[in-house]
Amino acid sequence: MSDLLDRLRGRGWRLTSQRRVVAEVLDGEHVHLTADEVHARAVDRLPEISRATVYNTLGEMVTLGEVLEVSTDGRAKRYDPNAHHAHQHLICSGCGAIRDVHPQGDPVAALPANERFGFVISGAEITYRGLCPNCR
Amino acid sequence: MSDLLDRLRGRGWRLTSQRRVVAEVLDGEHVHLTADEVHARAVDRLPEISRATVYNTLGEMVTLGEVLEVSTDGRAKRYDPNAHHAHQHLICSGCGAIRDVHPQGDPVAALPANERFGFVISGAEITYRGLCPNCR
DNA sequence: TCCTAGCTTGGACTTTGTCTAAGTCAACAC
DNA sequence: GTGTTGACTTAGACAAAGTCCAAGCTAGGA
Repeated sequence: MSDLLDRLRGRGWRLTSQRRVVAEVLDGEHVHLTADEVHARAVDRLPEISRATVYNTLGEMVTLGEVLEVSTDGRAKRYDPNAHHAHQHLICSGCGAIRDVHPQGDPVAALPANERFGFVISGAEITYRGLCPNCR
Repeated sequence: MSDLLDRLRGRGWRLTSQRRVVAEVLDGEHVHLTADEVHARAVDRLPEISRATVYNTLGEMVTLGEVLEVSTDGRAKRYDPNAHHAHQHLICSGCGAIRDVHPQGDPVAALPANERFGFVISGAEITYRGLCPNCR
């Protein structure tokens, strides 16, 4: 995760212990934590860290494009550190497990000109839903 | 919208004035109102209708498959009465306007077997993002 | 070592949604 | 038309997720 911290520092961030801890918590593959989960894990490492700081830090990482915000169910947003590799999400309707997936083709290309209503399209997010092996 | 009311009645619903008003508010094309917006418009027609009833009625319509729930931004859910025609959504990053769109091809088919992690896929939702003609 | 802009904190506040107990009423039977 | 009953509605309390603010703290440059 030091590359994330290095990138943040390169962008002029002050490298505080709070930000370091949030970045560490978000390290890994198939990580999709809610802000509250990030806070809970951050508290394990730095007991005095506040909720507001976790929200601020996550928001800043999203603004910088280092972390993706994923809204899967209209409840809490989830934060995905895998921002530098294009991917979509597959969610289990039973237990809520989330996997990163890589469909073939470009979804934007599948939208015909006469279905664009004059919009300039910037991207597309796909959420696949199904049942995972444990929930079947 | 009387067909929606007829379908609901056919499912054993008691046809109250509150439910009638919620169904009327949801009538139309490219309708994607939040629960609060539905409530505000329902109050115009039936001043004493409560928030709880609007939430209950929308939830029941979703359960029956007559209305779709759309989570576009992690904030309030939106309710889409166009449940009987498969479609996806195109959202303006500037003003939040939402259009129903119909991309070509089947997104589920674009997900290779080795990217399914043993899940049984039931469907896919695509959210296109861009800027509408007014926001460009 | 000092300074200061930027960061963090706790708590109040907002938004969105759920729950409950008590009262109301649509639809059926007669 | 009237009575009955269980489904429906209501107001308000509550909960979850997130934002905002004033006051204090501190990383990193001078």
